[in-house]
Amino acid sequence: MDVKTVCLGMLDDGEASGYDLKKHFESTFAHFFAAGYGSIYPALSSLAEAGLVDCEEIPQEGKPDRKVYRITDAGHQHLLDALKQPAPSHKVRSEFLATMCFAHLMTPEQIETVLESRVKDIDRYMSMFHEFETTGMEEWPGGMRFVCGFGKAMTEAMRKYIEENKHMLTQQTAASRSAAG
Amino acid sequence: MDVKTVCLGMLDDGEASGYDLKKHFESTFAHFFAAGYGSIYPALSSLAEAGLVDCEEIPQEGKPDRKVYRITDAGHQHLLDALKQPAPSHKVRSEFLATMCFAHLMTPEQIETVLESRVKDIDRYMSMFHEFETTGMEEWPGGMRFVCGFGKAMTEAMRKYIEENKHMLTQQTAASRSAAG
DNA sequence: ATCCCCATGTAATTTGTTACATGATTGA
DNA sequence: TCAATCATGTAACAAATTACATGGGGAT
Repeated sequence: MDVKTVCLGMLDDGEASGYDLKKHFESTFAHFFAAGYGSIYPALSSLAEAGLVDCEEIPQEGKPDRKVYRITDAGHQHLLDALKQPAPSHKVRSEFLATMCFAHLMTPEQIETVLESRVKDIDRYMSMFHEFETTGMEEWPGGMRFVCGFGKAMTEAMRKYIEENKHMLTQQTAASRSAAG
Repeated sequence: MDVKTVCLGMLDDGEASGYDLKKHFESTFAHFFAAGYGSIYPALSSLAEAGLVDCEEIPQEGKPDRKVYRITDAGHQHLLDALKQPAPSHKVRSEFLATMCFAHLMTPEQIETVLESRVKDIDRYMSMFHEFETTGMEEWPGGMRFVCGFGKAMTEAMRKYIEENKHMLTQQTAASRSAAG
């Protein structure tokens, strides 16, 4: 499932512009599927070319025309087919963890800085999830609630693990070695 | 931190061939940093060209020469610099979660299949982590232990969340709607 | 017999990221 | 006055995946 298919899925829920879709990618999808304009606009063009969505251009003054996309029957069918994929992937790519693998080459200050930035990120996600919960998440389809709950659970587990285990990182660091040597 | 830098970090721990590094990517790094030969071999060539690693070719019969790479002083310094990055990323890209967002368009059987494949994946990771713990993880540097513990904690949290919340997915699915309609 | 391990690499393709390019309206 | 929101898109670049290409040795 690539950006194109996710856009198609979002459009199945109702018409939207590329700009609108970007906002979904920044809020409800942010914790597991990133996409910028550089992916979204080409995806929509390609979807339109394939006849999976229709595009209505709405003239506006002082702004580029707003292009509203609507899913077609063929698009809906295509989406249903895409959802038949029996083993969709779930991948983590973490420069953070890669860095922590080499904590013994870092100073305690460097490690602390990295940890702080991670926790800041975690807190941003937590407040995002909190906002979802307090703004009518109850009415979302079960799948979306599952996915957001998933993100929240993972994020909480991450914060808890870091709090409880960061002490492992500052044993035998670059600084502690030079202090000892 | 890209594949090149991670390779450099692995080599800081001791000399190795591309084939050896691949095994690290498949075991200890598997849960957060994927890399195949198509990334590793070009990374090593580029590292050697930049003088960050040395390469010794060991002739072998019936096999391609084994190329053993060793980090240089310049390479070690480069690694130390790379580790100064204060806010390394941690990204999730999940076709699994993207699929689950649209669970209301799927049959309960389809959902069940997807969930099963995810749990199978989780169990593979869990047995991997278990193997680490029973084969001398105690002597690893603190950073590596932190990272593996992190992976284990996340994986456990994921399994727990799925078990406790999958019921959310099968409410109002494609099949339950047609049964009702 | 058959499969896995060892061992290297290239080339084509696919994908996504980042920077560029433009500019009016609205609220603080 | 300044920042954010709205609104689109392209082009260059970076990166990773996949398939291709080769082939002996050892275990079951």
